[in-house]
Amino acid sequence: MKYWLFKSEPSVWSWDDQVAKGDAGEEWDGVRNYQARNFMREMKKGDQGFFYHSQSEKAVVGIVEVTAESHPDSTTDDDRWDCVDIKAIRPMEKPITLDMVKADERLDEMVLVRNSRLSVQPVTKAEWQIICDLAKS
DNA sequence: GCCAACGTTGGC
DNA sequence: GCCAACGTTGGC
Repeated sequence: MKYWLFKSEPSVWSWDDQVAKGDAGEEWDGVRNYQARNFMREMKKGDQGFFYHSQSEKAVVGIVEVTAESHPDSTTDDDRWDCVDIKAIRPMEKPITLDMVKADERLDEMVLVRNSRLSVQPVTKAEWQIICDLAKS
């Protein structure tokens, strides 16, 4: 199983919106970036991901699970773009802010820090564990 | 609201 | 195939 990070502007699609969809989940559509799309194509059902709020909040707020592997993005006719479906699993015990990530030298290599503009990112198992631990401390 | 970083587009 | 121009993203 792999780990990922999904970034969204809360004013467009927030954690609360995702939770409201329940187990049915929702397409992670609208991605128009090849790198991000390629990561989504690698995702398998059951993979987990952090749900990150960009812009004003800048924090990991919840955990999601991939419920459907990549398929054509229904919001466009352009067949270059695929997306996966995800559902909310649980909120973080507390939000892990970008500041906290940057403050932890073990997370220096995170894509979130290295390439902040990428909207779908891989997360290593070690990074996943560190962030989950931070949320519980 | 600004600006740096980055990705994409299109002319050559 | 290169590169300048442009658009978008996201942190500050």
